[in-house]
This record gives sequence, C-alpha cells and structure tokens, in this order.
Amino acid sequence: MIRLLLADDQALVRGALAALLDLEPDLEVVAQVGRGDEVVTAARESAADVCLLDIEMPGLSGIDAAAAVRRELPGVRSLIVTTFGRPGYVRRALDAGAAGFVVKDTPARQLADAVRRVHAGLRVIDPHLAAESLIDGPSPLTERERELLTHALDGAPVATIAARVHLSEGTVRNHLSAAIGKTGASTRSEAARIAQDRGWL
Amino acid sequence: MIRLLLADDQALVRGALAALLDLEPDLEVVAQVGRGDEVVTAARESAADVCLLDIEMPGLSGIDAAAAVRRELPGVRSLIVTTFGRPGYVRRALDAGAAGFVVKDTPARQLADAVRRVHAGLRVIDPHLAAESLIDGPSPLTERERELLTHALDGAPVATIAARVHLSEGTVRNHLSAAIGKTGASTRSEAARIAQDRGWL
DNA sequence: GCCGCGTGATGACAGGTGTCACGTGGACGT
DNA sequence: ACGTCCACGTGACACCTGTCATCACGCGGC
Repeated sequence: MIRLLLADDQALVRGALAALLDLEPDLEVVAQVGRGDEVVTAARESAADVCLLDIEMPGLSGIDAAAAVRRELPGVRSLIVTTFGRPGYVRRALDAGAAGFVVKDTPARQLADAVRRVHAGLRVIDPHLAAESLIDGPSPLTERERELLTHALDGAPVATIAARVHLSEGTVRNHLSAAIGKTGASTRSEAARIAQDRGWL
Repeated sequence: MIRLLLADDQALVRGALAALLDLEPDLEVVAQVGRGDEVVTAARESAADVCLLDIEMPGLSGIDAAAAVRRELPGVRSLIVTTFGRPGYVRRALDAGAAGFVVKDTPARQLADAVRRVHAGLRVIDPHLAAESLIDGPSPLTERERELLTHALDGAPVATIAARVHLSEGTVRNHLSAAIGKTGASTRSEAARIAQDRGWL
C-alpha cells in the first residue's frame, strides 16, 4: 500500500484527485493540504510515501516544497503535478529533488502509474516537456533581471518598479533592457510574459 | 439518476472529477470532452441532464458552450466550474444561460449538491463572487477597447497592435488611452491585466 | 595579479507612449 | 431633426522608455 499526500490549492481538484487515486487498490490518500508550507508537517504526521505537489500554491511553491521534503524527510518522494508545462519548471523541479514531473492534461489512468514508478525509485518526466526543457536550456537571466521582470509583470511603469526595489530608475531600465535583449522581446511587458511562459520567473 | 457531462481541457482534472462524482449514488458521468466545441454534440448523444463546463477551453469557451447548449438543447442545464473567480465572468455566464457558477476551490463535497440544485431548476452562484460582481458592475469597455486590450495583453508595442487590427496608430492610442482611464491604470499593459482580472476580456 | 561578470549608477539621445483638442461619419433613440 | 455615443483619424505636446557609452565596486576563477 502506497501512502499519498496531495497538495493543491484548489479544493475541488484536490478532492477529485483523492477520489481518483483511492480507486486504485494499492494507493491510499493519507493527507491533503492546500498550502505549500504545510506539506512537510502533514507528510511527517501522516507517514506519507509519495507527495503529489502542484506548483502554484500559497505559502510555498510546489518546487520549494519538494526541496523541503527532500531535506526534512529523505525517504519521501515528490511528484510535481501542475497545470503549466513551463520548460524551466522541469529543471528547477528536478534540481529541487522532485522525482517526477507530470502536467495536468495527461490521461487520468497514467497518474497512478506515475505514482507507482516514483515510489519504486524511478524518475517520471513528461517526455514532451523534457524535450522542450533541453531545447531552451537554463534561464539566461541574472537574479536581478528575474526580480525586476516579476515586478514588470503587471505592467507597472519603471518609476514604480524602481521605488519597489529601492533602485535608481536608470539602473532598472538597464537591467530590463538586458532582459529584453535576452528574451528577444521589444518591451519590458513582453519580456516579462515570455520569461513567465518559459518558467524563468 | 442525474446524467452528467464533464468539459475541461485538463484530462487529469476531468478524470478526477468523474471519479469524485461517480461516487455519489444519484449521479452518473455519461460523457467527457476536452474542447468547448464538442459539448453540444456529446451532450445530445449521451442524453445528459447537466453539463459541468470549465471556462478556459480550446475551441469554444465554457461560457459560449453554455449559450450553445441553451440554444440547441433547451432541457439541459449548464454549471460553470472554473479556476478563475473573475467577477465579470459570472454575469456573462448567467447571460449565456448558465444555471450555476462555482469556482474550483470550493470544497469537493459541495459540488454534488450544486449539481443537484441545478438539476432541480435552482440557480447556484458562489456568494463571494456574486457580491464582487455586483460591486464592479458590468464592463465599462466598448467592444473596440476590449479588443485592443486583448492585443495589449502580451506587451506588444502600439505599432504591432495597430498592424494586427488594421487601424491607425493614433486611433489605437486613443482607444487604449480611454481604456487606461476606465481601468484606473497608468499603462496599457496594466490596463490589460486589470481588465483580464475582472473578466472583461 | 588580472579578467570576466554581476550590480549599481549617470547622462544623453531617438523613438515610443499617453493625453488632449478637434474633426468626420454612422447608428440609435426620442 | 436632434442629441448622444461610438469608431476612426490627425496633429501636437510632454513624458516615458529602450539603448548605449562610461564609470565604479566587489567577487570568484585561472
């Protein structure tokens, strides 16, 4: 019997996944959480074997949660189950110690298999995403560029961004100009969107 | 026995919801589709009573699918089940003939109840969203403003947008300026993001 | 030591952007 | 017929932005 923990911020999806996985005779959902920062304690208390983690969650992202599980509970394996097939996410998830990466539009029956393989010590990675991840390569952005792009995501003017990060307006424009070049965009908003699509933020 | 059709572009979520709802003794999932433009034919062939529709789907949005169901199959009721609680969506969904509107982070056990109420001829609307929808009121944007904002979503420069819609650059700037005023934003990207958040696009 | 690189900053310049005034025309309601 | 609203356009103006050159500092690698 494989003991599972589910982490997803959407209660309906969480409950539905639990119903789906509980149908399998060798799987048992022993814990459900809606926040990333509750994963480790819930996994410890429920003695879970495998954690299914969404990425977009309040408190702590699924990737960071996987890293925390890796650090705090070395025997427990993490499987990322996410909506967005951002190439950059795959690499970051694996670096964080996740054992698998599956997108939410894979057929439902394959999920149980993925769980079993992860539990058996294998790695499960969506093949399509693995290819994209290799093509794109790692993020070319520096830490500052990444940070400034996240602030540019909502379309704020440069002056606002500069105030938020306590930097000179000129410096902000320089960093963003570099980011625009690296993403192949022509405005900072476009650059921010591209970087987000690739999982660089 | 209430016969259900599920429409969601994420196969995993679709399958999981099916597993969850099939647990209820009086509910039966008789069809599953991943595209909005397959809803009507699948509902007709499977003789469904209630359609659960996600909004973001390829082919046709869940809202447009609800309108099509209303038109083609008058006896069938639609329940929108979506990730995003955009206030503007609620009004548009009801105008399109949907009988209910639920967000995906409602507790799983409430979904079956919502289905039963919709089937009984009642209307089910997330109370929190209903309030927000009333506060915001309907979209103040004109059709052109709405269209131009969608093109501004990815941060494209004005010249690109003007070329895409075959308009003068000056006209595009005038419309976007009006949209910026109506949204309370200070750049077109910010205006686009605000409008999207409110379900005005 | 020196080089490369990230970070922070300044100044200058061309071009993009938001705003406003103003004009035209068509659709719609009264 | 008239007013109102929307769409579309032009021109002008101030301001914002993206780019580039140039400087300085700290850090790690060969």
